Amino acid sequence: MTKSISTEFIQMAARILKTLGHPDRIKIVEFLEDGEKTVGQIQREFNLLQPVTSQHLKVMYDRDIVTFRQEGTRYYYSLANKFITKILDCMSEVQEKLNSGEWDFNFSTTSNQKEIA
Amino acid sequence: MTKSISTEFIQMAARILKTLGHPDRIKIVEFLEDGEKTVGQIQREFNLLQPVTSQHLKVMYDRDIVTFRQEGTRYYYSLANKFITKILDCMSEVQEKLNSGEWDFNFSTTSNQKEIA
DNA sequence: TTTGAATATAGTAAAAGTTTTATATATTAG
DNA sequence: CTAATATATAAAACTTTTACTATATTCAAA
Repeated sequence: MTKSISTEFIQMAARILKTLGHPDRIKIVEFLEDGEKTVGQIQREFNLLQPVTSQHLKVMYDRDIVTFRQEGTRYYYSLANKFITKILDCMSEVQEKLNSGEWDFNFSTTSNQKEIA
Repeated sequence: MTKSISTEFIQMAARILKTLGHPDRIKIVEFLEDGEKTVGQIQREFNLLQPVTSQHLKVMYDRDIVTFRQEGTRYYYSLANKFITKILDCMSEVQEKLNSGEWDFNFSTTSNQKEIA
């Protein structure tokens, strides 16, 4: 029997993956890898509405993906732990392999291609 | 400017992460890392209802996480691509660091601890 | 050719997540 | 004190998942 991932860890990981499973949030988190950013910076970077930005950040804060420090009226958000960094690393690694042609899985671009086909 | 992850890739990654963001599905995918398995094997391994198992597998099939081959009345499911393997690797790596005490982020176990606190 | 096993599919109600619009709070500048 | 800025919070309308329950399909075997 292989030592497998523990239940509590799976619970935690599921919450994190699920939460990161949103394009805006992946972008935000990737942006934060570069260092802490204010809500306004994030909002402008990706052309998001302010409440949308705040809400993504709140959700990610609640789920231990980001933290923040407040300075006056500004909130500086940053990555909360190294798991997130690892996932980001994992993603860029995969993208590299795809770009270089070393890997090639032809993903459906629409949400349900296989059902339709 | 750092070369960042492309939009299409982000879309794809978001779909995959979101889909993997479910405890059962993480377990299933981890189980499949060991080699192809039938629906029945998966179902029994984790004590899931049959329709639930099938549904998870269908969703993961539609989203390029697993594939299958049919043999008689049995469906053998397996991992669809190396991205999934990478993510699994990433997770076990993180869990190791947590277990060894090298890392320590105290995650909330409930879904909304921070809101309540 | 009926039966049983293995899976898939459909329908549906409840839960969770998302987006938008509106509003509140706090800090700083003047 | 007032206005402007930065951000959070709330409520409503929608959309997507999830979890069940029930039913259909397919193949194999007797």
